[in-house]
Amino acid sequence: MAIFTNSERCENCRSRSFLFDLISEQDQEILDRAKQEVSFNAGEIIFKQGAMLTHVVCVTTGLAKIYFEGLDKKNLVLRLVKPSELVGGPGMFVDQRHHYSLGAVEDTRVCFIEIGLYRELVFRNKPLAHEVMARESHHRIEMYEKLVNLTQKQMPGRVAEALIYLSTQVYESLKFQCTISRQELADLTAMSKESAIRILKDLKESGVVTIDGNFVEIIDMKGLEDISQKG
Amino acid sequence: MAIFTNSERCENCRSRSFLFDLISEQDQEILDRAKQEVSFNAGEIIFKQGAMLTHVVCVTTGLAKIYFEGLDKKNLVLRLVKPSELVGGPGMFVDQRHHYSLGAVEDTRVCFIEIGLYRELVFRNKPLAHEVMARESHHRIEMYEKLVNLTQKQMPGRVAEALIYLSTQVYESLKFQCTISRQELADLTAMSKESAIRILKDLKESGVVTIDGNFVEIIDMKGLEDISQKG
DNA sequence: CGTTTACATTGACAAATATCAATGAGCCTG
DNA sequence: CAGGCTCATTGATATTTGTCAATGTAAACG
Repeated sequence: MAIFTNSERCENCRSRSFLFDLISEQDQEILDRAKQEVSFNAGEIIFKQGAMLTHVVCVTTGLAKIYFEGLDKKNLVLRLVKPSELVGGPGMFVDQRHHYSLGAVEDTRVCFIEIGLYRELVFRNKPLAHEVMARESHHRIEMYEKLVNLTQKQMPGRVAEALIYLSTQVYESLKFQCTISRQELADLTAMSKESAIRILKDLKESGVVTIDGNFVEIIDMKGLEDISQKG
Repeated sequence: MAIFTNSERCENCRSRSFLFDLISEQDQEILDRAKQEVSFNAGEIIFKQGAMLTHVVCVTTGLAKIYFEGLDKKNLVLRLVKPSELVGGPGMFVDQRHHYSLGAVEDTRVCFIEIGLYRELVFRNKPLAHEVMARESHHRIEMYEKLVNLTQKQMPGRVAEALIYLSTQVYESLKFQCTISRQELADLTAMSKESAIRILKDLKESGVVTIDGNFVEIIDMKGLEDISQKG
């Protein structure tokens, strides 16, 4: 975990957050100087549930997971985070603590932004405030849908749903290398690792996907959607 | 469903929202004139998932449930809403639609506040904006915990959890008349009605609670918490 | 009163899912 | 290259949970 302070200027960064484009030029300068870029190896924790919330984080390369640590060391993956996405945390306005953990799935770089600065940016720049609100709300809606998926669908529907999520939202291709482990897929769909593996096999045998190790290709998206819908 | 426009002045209303106390006197006047109080019978829908989000709602008497309509007409109760609580909806900043339904559990009165006015109030009054953010965040945190409860705990843990919730957050007493039906308890804990009933019976037989129809008394809160913790 | 209606309860059974244990496969490391 | 590591896979089994059908119960109503 090496620190690369100001390794690059935000304005040249391909993975800069939407945040950057919604603040004044003056604030852009401030942010550029204040950010701290850090790289993490796959598997490392970027911030930990329960710890003090001192920074917000923007992922610049790699892939991270937002996960909740539940009972008996079982984790629930709430969402995967791609480059240019900003991760705040609901504790920011409540108790200054993280209420979920952020972990590197692949080797990942992130920029840390100090919470006081972030808050100022939000309050000084109305377009940013609106955008933050909209994104928070959007995540909340996704959370309701996730709640229903996990509580009302059976395993095949949940795995189908997850594969569609990975394809459309994360890897953005029908054919992708699945960099999350089987355990992480299980944590994303709230089931045991063994069950996740068995369902993947079933989907493969029924011909809607091909799976070879980490390589996944969705052959029949319509069929997969049907399975996802039916629960 | 009779309308009682301005049946009472907000400043005299015992169930007025925190909102009222965080805005300027001038805005208090405006709000007082603009609000629309409506009464609903138990079982009626106050607003419906999918419908246009035109108002926010403050419950003044009774009890309401926020629920998500999922697959096969199965509902998931997200939260119960007591008098003086304000219900917005995450669609407010996204697509102007309701993403969950609000239903009257008991006979319930609510005040409707037009969304345009509400938004103005939030943007004009900074203390209110902060408070809204804090409450939203708080609900989000509760949602994560709910997600873990429902996906990682077995049924006895979930029912124990629900009874504690009802006792501490809703009816605010160790002994209460449970005005939600068995079906609604099942929708709150994501299980079938029959399972909910059986677990209640088990809890009764193991002596941690007494149950007689709708009347519930928590005898052994410690024991109930243990069951809830263990999952 | 009997009847209807909605809600609550119970038991028997089937389905879904987790757990446990064993094995395999790939990859690093001394 | 052998050993040790992690992750993936498989089969057998036990547990959890839902479904279905029947019955009970009590308030509501003509």
